[in-house]
Amino acid sequence: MGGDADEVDDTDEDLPITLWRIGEHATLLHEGAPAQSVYVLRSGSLKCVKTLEDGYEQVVCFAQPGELLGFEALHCGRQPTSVVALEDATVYALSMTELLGLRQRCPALDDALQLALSQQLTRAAGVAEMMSAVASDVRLARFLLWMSARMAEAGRSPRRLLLRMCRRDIASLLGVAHETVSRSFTILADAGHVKVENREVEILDLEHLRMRARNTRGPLEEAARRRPQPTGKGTPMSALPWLPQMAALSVAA
Amino acid sequence: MGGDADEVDDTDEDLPITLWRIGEHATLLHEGAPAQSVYVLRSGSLKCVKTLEDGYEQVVCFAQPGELLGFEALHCGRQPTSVVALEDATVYALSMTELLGLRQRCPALDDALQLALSQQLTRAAGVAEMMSAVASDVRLARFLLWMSARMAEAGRSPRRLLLRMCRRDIASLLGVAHETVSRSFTILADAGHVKVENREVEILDLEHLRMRARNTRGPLEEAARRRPQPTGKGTPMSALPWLPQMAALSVAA
DNA sequence: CGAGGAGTTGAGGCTAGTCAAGGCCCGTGG
DNA sequence: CCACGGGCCTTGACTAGCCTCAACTCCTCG
Repeated sequence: MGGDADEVDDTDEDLPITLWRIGEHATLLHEGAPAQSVYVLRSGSLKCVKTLEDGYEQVVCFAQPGELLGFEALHCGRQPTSVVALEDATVYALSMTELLGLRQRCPALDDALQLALSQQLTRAAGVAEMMSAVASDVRLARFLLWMSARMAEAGRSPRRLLLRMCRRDIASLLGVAHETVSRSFTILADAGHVKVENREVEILDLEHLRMRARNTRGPLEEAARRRPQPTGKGTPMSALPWLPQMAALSVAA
Repeated sequence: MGGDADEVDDTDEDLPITLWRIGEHATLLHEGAPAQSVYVLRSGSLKCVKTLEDGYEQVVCFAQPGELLGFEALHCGRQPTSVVALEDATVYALSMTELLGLRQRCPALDDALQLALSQQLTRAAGVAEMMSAVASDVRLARFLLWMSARMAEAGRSPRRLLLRMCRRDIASLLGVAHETVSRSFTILADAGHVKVENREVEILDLEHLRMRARNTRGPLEEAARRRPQPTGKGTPMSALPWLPQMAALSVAA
C-alpha cells in the first residue's frame, strides 16, 4: 500500500472495503505512487500537497470527513498529490481494481461516488476562488469562511474553529508568505472580526467578515459592464455523434 | 435549457444525447441555474467563470475538447460557474435525469465518465498549482506550459498556441492585473523564451520556459528539510464500518 | 535544560496594483 | 468612403502592499 497507515479490519468478505488508521503526520498517499485504492475520509483531517521541483510544498487542499481521496489517480495511474494527516484520522479504503465490479453490484455506492466526485469538483473551484482575492487579509477571511462552512456541513459549530494545520500550510494554500498570514490574523483580530488564540479561532462578527471577504480587486473592475452578449445563432450540423464516440472522446482528451 | 445554444439533433432515439452548437460569447451554462445536463466539449474552447458578489469575473478554468462540464452541479443541484464559449464550439449534451439509467445500460460510458471525472480533478489541482507561483512571469510561464500540454494532448503542435481568451481572462485565472499579464508577456519575449503576437504565442525555448516555471518562491523555503516523519502506529479499531454507511458518508459531508 | 519548530512582530526593498495615456483593430454609422 | 467609438493590448509613473530577512517569545520534546 502506498502509505504509512495501518490496516485495521476488513468490513465484509464480499466487499473489499477496509478501514485504515493514519497517525498524525503520516502519509496516506505518496505523490507519484501507483493508483491502487480510493479513500473516503472518515474522521480527522488531511492536507493534499504537491512537492514542486524546487522542493516547495504546495498545499492544494485540506480534506474534511466525507471527502473522496485518491480518485484523481484513476486517469493517469499515479497520484498527483501526497496526502498527509494533520491529526489522527481514519479512512475507508476501496480497492481500485475491484471498484468497477463493485459499482455494478451496488448502484447505491455508484451514485454516492458520483455525488462525491461532483462535490470534489465544486470544492476545487472554491479553492480557486479563495486564492483569487488580491489582498492577503481578504484571502484569509475567505479561508476562515470556507473552514466555517465545512464545520457547518459536518454539523459542528461554525463559529469556533480549531485549525489543525500550521500557518505555513495556510500560507501555502493561500499563496502568501507565512508571516503575511500571521499579520492578516492580527488585522482580522484588531478589526474585531475574529478572536485568535494560536490555532483556535473564534468568529465574532460573521457579517463583517463576509463583507471583508467580498473585496476581490479594485472597484468593480468594470466587469459588471461586460454583459453576456448572447449571439448563439448558429447553423445546424449533421448528426454524426454517437454514444461510443462520446465515450471515446471523454477518455481521449 | 440554461443556455443560448441551439439544439442541433438527437443522435439516437434510445440515447438522450444531443449535439449543441454554441456561438462565440454565448453562454452554455448559467451560474446558479438548475442542473439538467452534463456536457462533453466536442470542439472549440470555453471558459468557466464565477461572478463574485462585487461583480468581479473570476475565471476558474479554460476547457478544451474532451472536457466534462456541468457535473459539479450534481451534488447541489445548481451550477457553481457559468460556462461561456471563447469561440464557436460544439458539445454533447446528456440529460442528467437519464444519466443514471444510461450508466447502467452502458458500462463503457460509465467508465468513460469516471475517467473524465478523475481527469477533471487532476486539472483542478493543476490550476491551483499555476496560481501558487508568486512571481507573475512564473505564473504566465506555467500557464503557457499548461496550454501547451493541452495542445499536445489534443494532438496539435505544442509550440504554436492560439489563445482564444483575452488578456483579462488570463489575468483573472492567474490572479494578477491584466496589465501585469501584458508585462509578463514582454518579459518572456525579451528573454527569448516565446514570441508573442497578440493572441498567437510561439514557444521558442521550451527548456528555459520550464526552468522559469519551476521558481515557486524564495530559495527552497527550507521545505525540503521537512521530511514525512511517518509515525503511523496506532491502535486497531472495532470494525463498525460498512458499505451502506460508507455510501451515506460520502454523500453527507 | 537545550534544541528546534511554530508563531509573531519589525524594518526595508521590490514587486505588482493602480491610474493614465496611447496605439491598433474592427465594428457601426455618417 | 472615412470618421468615430470602443474593445483590446501595451507601456509609463507612482505607490501600496507583500516578500524577505531578522529577532524574539512560547511551547514541545528529547
